[in-house]
Amino acid sequence: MNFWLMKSEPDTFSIEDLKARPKQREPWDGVRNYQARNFMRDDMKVGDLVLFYHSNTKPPGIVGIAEIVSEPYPDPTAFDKKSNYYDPKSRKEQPTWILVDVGFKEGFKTMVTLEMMKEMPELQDMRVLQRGNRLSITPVSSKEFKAITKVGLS
DNA sequence: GCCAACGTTGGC
DNA sequence: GCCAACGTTGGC
Repeated sequence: MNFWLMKSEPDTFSIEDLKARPKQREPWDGVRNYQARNFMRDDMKVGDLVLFYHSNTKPPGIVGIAEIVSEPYPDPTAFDKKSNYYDPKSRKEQPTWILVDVGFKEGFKTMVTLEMMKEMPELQDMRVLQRGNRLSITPVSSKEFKAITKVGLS
């Protein structure tokens, strides 16, 4: 099993929004970065666990755990002219943008803020802590996942 | 609101 | 294929 960190701006889509969905699951649409797409398309498996990260908030940080609940499939918003994520270059016969569905798993009792993460020795190699990293989806090691959930769930 | 970092675009 | 210009992300 693999572990991931997925960022979302809570003004757009928060973990509370995910929890409030009827089936507590949601297509992770709108990713328009090739590296992030490749992670979803090539490396994610149903059952992988996800650290749900709120970005552009005060403070930013991880607020809970989600789960990959679908195989990869084409992102429908890329074909929707009315969507902010519309991409005229993506063809239905050969879709450029791929997503997976994400399901709610568990909210943290304690938010693990970016500031806290920077202080944790286990996390010093974590992608999201590296300078200038803007990728919205990054792999997480099981060691990192454990360290973060230990703090978040207590 | 600022701005560094990074990805993408497009002229040449 | 290079690279300047531009747009976006996201912490601060």
